[in-house]
Amino acid sequence: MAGKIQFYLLDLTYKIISDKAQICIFGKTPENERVMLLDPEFRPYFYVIPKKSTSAVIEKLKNLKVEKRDIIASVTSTEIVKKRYMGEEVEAIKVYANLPKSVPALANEAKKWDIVRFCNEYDILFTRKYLIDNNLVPMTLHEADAEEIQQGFRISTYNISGISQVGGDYLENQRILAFDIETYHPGGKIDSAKNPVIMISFYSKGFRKVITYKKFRTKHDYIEFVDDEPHLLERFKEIIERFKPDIITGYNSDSFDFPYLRARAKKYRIKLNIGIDSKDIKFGRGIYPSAQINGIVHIDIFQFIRRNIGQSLKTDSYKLDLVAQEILGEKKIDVDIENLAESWRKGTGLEHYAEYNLNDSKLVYDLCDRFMPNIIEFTKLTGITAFDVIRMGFSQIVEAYLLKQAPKFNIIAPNKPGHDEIKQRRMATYHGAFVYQPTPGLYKDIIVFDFRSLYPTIISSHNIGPGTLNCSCCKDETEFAPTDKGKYWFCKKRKGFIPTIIDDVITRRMRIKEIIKKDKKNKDKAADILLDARQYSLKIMGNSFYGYMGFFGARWYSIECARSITAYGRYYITKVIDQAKKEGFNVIYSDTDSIFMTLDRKTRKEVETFGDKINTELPGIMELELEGFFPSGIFVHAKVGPYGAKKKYALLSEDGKIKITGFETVRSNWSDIAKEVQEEVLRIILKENDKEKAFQYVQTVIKRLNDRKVALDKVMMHTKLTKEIDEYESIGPHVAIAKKMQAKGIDVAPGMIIKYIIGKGKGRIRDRAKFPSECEEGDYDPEYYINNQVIPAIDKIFEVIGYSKSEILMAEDQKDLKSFFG
DNA sequence: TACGGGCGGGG
DNA sequence: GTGTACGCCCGTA
Repeated sequence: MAGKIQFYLLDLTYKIISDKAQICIFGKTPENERVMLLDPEFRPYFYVIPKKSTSAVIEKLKNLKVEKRDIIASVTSTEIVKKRYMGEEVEAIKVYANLPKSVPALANEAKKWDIVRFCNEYDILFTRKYLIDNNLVPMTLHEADAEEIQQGFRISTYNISGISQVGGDYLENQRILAFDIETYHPGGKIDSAKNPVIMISFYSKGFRKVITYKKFRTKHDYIEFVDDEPHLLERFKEIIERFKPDIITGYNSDSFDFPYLRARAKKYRIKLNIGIDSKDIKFGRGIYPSAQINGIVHIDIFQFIRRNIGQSLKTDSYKLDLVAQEILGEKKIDVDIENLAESWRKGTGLEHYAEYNLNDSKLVYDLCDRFMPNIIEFTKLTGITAFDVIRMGFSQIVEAYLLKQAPKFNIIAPNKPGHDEIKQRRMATYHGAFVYQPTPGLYKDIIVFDFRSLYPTIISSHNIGPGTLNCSCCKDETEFAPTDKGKYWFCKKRKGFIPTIIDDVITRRMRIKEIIKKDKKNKDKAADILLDARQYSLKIMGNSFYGYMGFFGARWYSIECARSITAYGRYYITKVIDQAKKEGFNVIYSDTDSIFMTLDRKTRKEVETFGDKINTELPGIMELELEGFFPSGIFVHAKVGPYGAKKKYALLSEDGKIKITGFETVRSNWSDIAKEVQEEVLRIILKENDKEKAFQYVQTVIKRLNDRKVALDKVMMHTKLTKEIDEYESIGPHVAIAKKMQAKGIDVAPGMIIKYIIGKGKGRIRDRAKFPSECEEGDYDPEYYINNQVIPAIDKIFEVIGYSKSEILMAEDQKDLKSFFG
């Protein structure tokens, strides 16, 4: 039956059917039917820009054949096109290839020819090209001519042609299914080869379920018992198949839940074929693993939060507990996960773990639900799938957006840099942001101002981009960017590609913010959330262009542009600082786009008036914003690097929270004593405003360490083994301990956390690492814990309130002397 | 100083 | 899958 079909485009891939690539779209109709759509018309291609003779290049291309593994790459046809490339008009050849895989093979060959100037767009994925060229937007409604076919898949399949987006309707009320697994992990060992999955929970709107296979009495009707682990896995599949989610979500499910389930399923020869086309889960390899399911969008919400939301969060750890607390105001259920293995063995207390397991899924569901508008906005902006967009960093998101926009400007995209190019780019440095060094110390009543979107507004108003840089038509212009290195100017006659794009991003965001302001009266909450997500996505996008142009991996890389942007930034911020000083404000610190001043005898009203005055003087859309008031803060000397100084300060906000910026975070593999001291020192200094007390506190800790009165628990180090002992080339302290354990006949394996204590003695740390059970209380090296743990955690703080590292250490000696003589 | 290794999230 | 990749810090050699 031929006719039109409408569907929301969730995801896509391609299949090779009778030696031809066919785009395969997974969609959902407005009637909630899941469908698969095959588009055989789209052909793989790339561009060749000839040096002189186009026809000569075409002749040579026609005969080009390259053998690559199992295929023979060949050119099927060519087409001459007029395009723009890096601000220049060019005549290019659009080269069509027999298969997607052929494209890089052919391009790499043609690149070597003398008569060829450039080869481009051979490294943009086939499916992504399809989305770009057809102007499609995942998660939104599309229409195509369709004919149903029998393909043997378990869902309705159609051959389609003439696909196009229909309006901006996006998939609302998505069926989101959150899940979470619990595993057996004796001794804290995560080992998917040995230890079973023991519980799986699901959560969605109106749906709760925990499956496990050790029976216990329970009041909860959502708990379901199966016979054993294989049945647990089968039930896991069954629930997903029955629920028919559009989106499946987990927390770190790319790296933990799905890989773990895969390992367990493999053991029992169970296929995890939960794709709507009955295909197995696809596991992406590499530094960031991923799990992809055909037709179900897998959102690892941890990935999205870490990459795209992280910057705006106060927490610097992305543990589910902390993230949920900050975003949802909810905590995880308090259980000791270390005891789960024992509970499981004994079969006691499992109901509580089931509640915990379900609650984790609920938190994950709520997080996914909360960020769905943002995710959808990012997909709409970039036109890439939700699966991809949540796994991308900012620069990749910017690039995706530029790649989508480029054809509309008839632009051929620059290539990704190769290894040598990256090496060179990494070496290039440039002068970063302006930093007004604070006088180290404690301050009261701090006011913080910052420029809203400083760099984007600079890019827009000065027309900065690789395509407008040092154009020949404006050679005689006198306005140069205020850089201290190189002479750069930007075209005054023609608006560039990147400035046009960023202008669009900024004005769209301003329009949305205006609507939000007006809507405040209507109190349409749902609409507000969407609008807010939209403006946030645009903000993130806009702010990322500068970093993108300075990023070594960028296609539209331009260090000259990055240099010019920071130069203008320095120019504007110093202007504001001068103005503030003129008005009698005490400026204590400034970095990039923010200015810190103290209130002193001024009133808050005067502060606001100052902000307003500056804003009337700023050009165009540039704006200075009052970030807030802070009762106290401590500032640390900042080291100036190529990208500007790092912010290093801790502020006490009006609601009593301490916000730490830029201090070396005390990491989880540090001892508790170091963490404890850092927190306490900041608390005393900021809340009690008592430097001496903080100093004395550290003295007490050092003394307690020296007197060996600190509990072993607090000096315990823990490091995870990540591979087999024999595979280690260099022997760190944890490896040394693991070797000793092995010698004692204790089973050690990757994933195990090795606990050790640094004992007294000379020589390498690793030779002094001790097995905790060998140690009695006080059996540790005070020197190591003072010098390598406590001092590094707090020396930066004390440095700025007037105590040097040696003073902290000396004082203890003197006291000893005093007590000795006294 | 260069380089190998661990961490992050998950249990 | 038009693949092969993060950024930072610590300790050892």
